Amino acid sequence: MNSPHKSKSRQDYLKAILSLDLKQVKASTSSISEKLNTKPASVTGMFKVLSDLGLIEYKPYQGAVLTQSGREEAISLMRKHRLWETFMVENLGFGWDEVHEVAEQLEHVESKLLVDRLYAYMGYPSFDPHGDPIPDSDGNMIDRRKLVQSHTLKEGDVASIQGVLGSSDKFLKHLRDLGIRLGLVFKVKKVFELDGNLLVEFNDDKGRPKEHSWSRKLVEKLLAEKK
Amino acid sequence: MNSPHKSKSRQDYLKAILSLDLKQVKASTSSISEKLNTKPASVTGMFKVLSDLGLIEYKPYQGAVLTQSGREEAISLMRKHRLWETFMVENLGFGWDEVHEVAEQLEHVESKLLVDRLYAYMGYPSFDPHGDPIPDSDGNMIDRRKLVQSHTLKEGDVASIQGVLGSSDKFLKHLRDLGIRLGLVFKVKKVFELDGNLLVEFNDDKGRPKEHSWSRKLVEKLLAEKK
DNA sequence: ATAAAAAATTAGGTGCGACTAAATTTGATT
DNA sequence: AATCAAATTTAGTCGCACCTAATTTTTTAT
Repeated sequence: MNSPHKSKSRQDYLKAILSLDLKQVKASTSSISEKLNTKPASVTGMFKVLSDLGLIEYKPYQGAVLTQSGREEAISLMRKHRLWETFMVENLGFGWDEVHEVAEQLEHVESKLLVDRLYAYMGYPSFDPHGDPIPDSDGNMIDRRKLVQSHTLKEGDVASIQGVLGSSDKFLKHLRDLGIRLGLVFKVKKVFELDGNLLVEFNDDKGRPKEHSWSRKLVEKLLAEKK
Repeated sequence: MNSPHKSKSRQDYLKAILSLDLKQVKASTSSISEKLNTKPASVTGMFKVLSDLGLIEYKPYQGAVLTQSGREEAISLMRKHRLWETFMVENLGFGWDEVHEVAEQLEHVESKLLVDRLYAYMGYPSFDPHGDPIPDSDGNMIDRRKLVQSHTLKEGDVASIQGVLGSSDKFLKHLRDLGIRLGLVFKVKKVFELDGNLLVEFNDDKGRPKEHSWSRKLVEKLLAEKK
């Protein structure tokens, strides 16, 4: 709802700071200048601007830390970047390694409605083609570290579906047909060594217990959180 | 393949000049400044830049005329604008009146591959949601003035399909199912006054003569060129 | 603890694309 | 043909985001 921030440059700085922050690296002038292909002196100048706008905390020689509002903006950019990448790969047939540059441009398009519609159009994907989590419209994202691809589960494990890798139309329809949805809690009854299939038990959308066999190919794409 | 043009500003000028040109209006500094919300003096400055870049012909006090290369660039921008508008309306469910501002941003994204993939993804639409023609990747577009919505045809008329209004998945699939494709030549055998349906005759993709009845709702969306 | 090295900041400039105000050219009117 | 109004161009600034060079602060090593 705020807005005097907008400018490709400023947004790039916020993104760069966030990306270091996520790697637990301090946002120093030199680290940022390296990421953005600018010079440290330029970064100092921009830090002052961003600080005046309330987007970062900045004390000379101390590096920058995102404020609440700066972080929101940065996460929104990351969300847009990852959504567009996903769209290009899943819907337009690009390779996962071909989409970064274009997404860098698309992420600067300002329209909350556009990204929300795109998000819905793609079936609310949780991860981008690189496996990185896509924040939802409130900025929350799944912590990938807590999740495992379901084929790593063992007999007796209980887990819940938290995301899927890939979001093509056919794949999502397939999941719906199988009754697999976000949050679904299931128990691994048996792992078939031969083909890697999983025999699982869960309650369907009407609460009735079901037993299904999920293929190895399928479960590799299901990200689950162990209970 | 050329490229030292790029800059949102310069592109906006080229687009503005093209849009006046298409309306047979001279691109004077005042007319352009009005379109772009700048001042005439700024336009003079930009005309010099564009002229030095070989994108326009410009003699002081004479206004600007696009060169071949300037025109190509402008048409490419128009193509992107109209494609994105179409995508937003047909795929994302926007209203035709909600998409202009966002398309103004999207059209500046540089990636020929992206627009070509998007174009294919949408089924090579010929017209945007406003009914304006979408140039193909070579910059050619259908001259809307030569086309009529097929429901205006009379008994005995022979015409060819040159475009369709609307490009939703379902609509395009419907057309394919009916054997209606771009370039299809057909003859109107009868117009049913009651419901506006058309009885038409044409050769199917295997060259066999067919007689079909097309609904009024359908033929309103078929743009045809009378023979 | 101090000197040397590394990092960050300040100071002063540049190009782009906008602006205002003043001067010039065009072209419309009588 | 001379005048006057409208359109255009010129001249000179400004803000943004970058730069280099010089200076200051912090960190590292002896």
